[in-house]
Amino acid sequence: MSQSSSNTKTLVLSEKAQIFAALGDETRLKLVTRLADGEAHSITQLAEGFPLTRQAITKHLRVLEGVGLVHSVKTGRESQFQLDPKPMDDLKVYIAEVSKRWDDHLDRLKNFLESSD
Amino acid sequence: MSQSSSNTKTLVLSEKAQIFAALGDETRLKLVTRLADGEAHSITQLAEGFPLTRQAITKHLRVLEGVGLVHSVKTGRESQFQLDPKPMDDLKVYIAEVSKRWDDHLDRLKNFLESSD
DNA sequence: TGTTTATGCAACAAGTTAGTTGCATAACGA
DNA sequence: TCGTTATGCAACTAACTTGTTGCATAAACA
Repeated sequence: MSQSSSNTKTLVLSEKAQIFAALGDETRLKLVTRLADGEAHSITQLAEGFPLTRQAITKHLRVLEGVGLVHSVKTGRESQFQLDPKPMDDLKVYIAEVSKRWDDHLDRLKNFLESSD
Repeated sequence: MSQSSSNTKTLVLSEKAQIFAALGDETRLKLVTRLADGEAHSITQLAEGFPLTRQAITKHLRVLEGVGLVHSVKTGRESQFQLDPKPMDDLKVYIAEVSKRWDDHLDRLKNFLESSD
């Protein structure tokens, strides 16, 4: 099984960068925030309140879909989008790892300073 | 005190998007990962191992610096860069909020299904 | 069936990003 | 002081991103 096709293994760095990049746009971050209610929303619904065309919102949704942050189900003539929180959890794990290494560094520094008293 | 100058208040969405965007590049994510050791590194040190020029790495470091993910201290002729984990913690908080709302949705769904047994 | 509503697709423009090269400056060290 | 090392600044290019408009399609519905 390849790393990228697994749902449990650690993502490679480039995949994490893509998820970060997908969230690195204010419009997309607002869409994610709105979809965090857990409900499915149509494109027209999601586009309401943005000073952008429906097509622009569609493009943003496709970017989010591309990294697995949302998925869409077509019901009749509507595309219902829903959040998939898994990629955000992967980012949380990455951030936690970086924070841990940083904290370990602070501990080493603290021990060094205490041992030289 | 304005929201953006505070060190404790919640960031506005556009600031979060900028931090996500800063991490949304594989080269910058590698730099952050390398700097997670807590040590300060010069630009030349950080550029080693990348198939890029020193100037390209410098630009990436300035992007990270722009959102507060790193800071540099000039010692002699060297610029020493060091990680600042605070912005990543802000992202962790954002992700946790989205996850919580998502979990609340699942709970409501579960309760609804159980009540209709 | 004819109209309205929801979406998809494609082409285009403008702005941003990521990278390069060339040159300048300034600190180290023999 | 002179050569080497570390960095900064500016101009330029290529590619990508973000947004638009116009048109096509397909479902809902009176």
